[in-house]
Amino acid sequence: MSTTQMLKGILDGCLLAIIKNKEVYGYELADKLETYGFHSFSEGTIYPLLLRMQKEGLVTSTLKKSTAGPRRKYYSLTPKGKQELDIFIKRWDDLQTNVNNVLHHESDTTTKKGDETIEE
Amino acid sequence: MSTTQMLKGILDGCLLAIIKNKEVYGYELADKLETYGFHSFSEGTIYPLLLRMQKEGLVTSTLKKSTAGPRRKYYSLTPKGKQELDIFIKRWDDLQTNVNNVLHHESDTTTKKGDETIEE
DNA sequence: TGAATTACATTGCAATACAAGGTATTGTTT
DNA sequence: AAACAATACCTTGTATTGCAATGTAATTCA
Repeated sequence: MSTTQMLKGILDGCLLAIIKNKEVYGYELADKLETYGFHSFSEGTIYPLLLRMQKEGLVTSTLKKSTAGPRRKYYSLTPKGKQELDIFIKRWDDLQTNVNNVLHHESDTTTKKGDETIEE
Repeated sequence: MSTTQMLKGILDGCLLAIIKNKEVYGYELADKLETYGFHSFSEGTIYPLLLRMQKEGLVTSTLKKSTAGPRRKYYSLTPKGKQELDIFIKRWDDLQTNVNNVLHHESDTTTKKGDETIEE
């Protein structure tokens, strides 16, 4: 059980959400995520993820010069990316609800789990 | 991006929470999780997870006879398991906070790097 | 020139959800 | 009894993905 495992499949949704808000480049995202409370992410996490999402048509990228350092690859959301973000948000909300249900164990225990349940 | 990916590292915490509440056996957990809103889980997910957690000393198991079918392996939490559950809950709360921060981007959009970008 | 910083990319590893397939025990039906 | 269904547990192999390690390149400054 580790924090990194809990991020699986969640990080891409977060990136989509940030990109939707404003065009950003990869290197910037590490800082960005930190301001949101995450520990800063490895570039080995972020770049492959961005490439994957671009391959899937969720984001597009354009290179722009920087005043200091090499060119930056700015990402923006495609319509498909926006759609995926909506799906992600829905799934995240469901997950949150369910996990919180378990953790606060609503404790109604109305599970009908008879030993001698003989069904058809 | 799929629901199963979002569960990684979260499911064990959920199992710990359920087990803490009441002694349960593996086969029962699939149903249990469904009442909490999850889709029912494969046994290929649950059993390896329980064995792993036992190996790590988070749970103990005792076999008990059933009125119908083979013996059931009932699990209960060890002190270490309770401790792990607390850690999980803390981590889950942090994750929730951070992800929700991103999704509702209750953010300031202050670019701290303050550098201009020159279009190419 | 060389070092530092910025920025992007790739490779290989580890963790884990899950489908598919297997085994064993008890009760019911033929 | 034999056959079958339901219950209950377990194992193997695969796909996904976060991340450390490593490499490359562009720009600035000493």
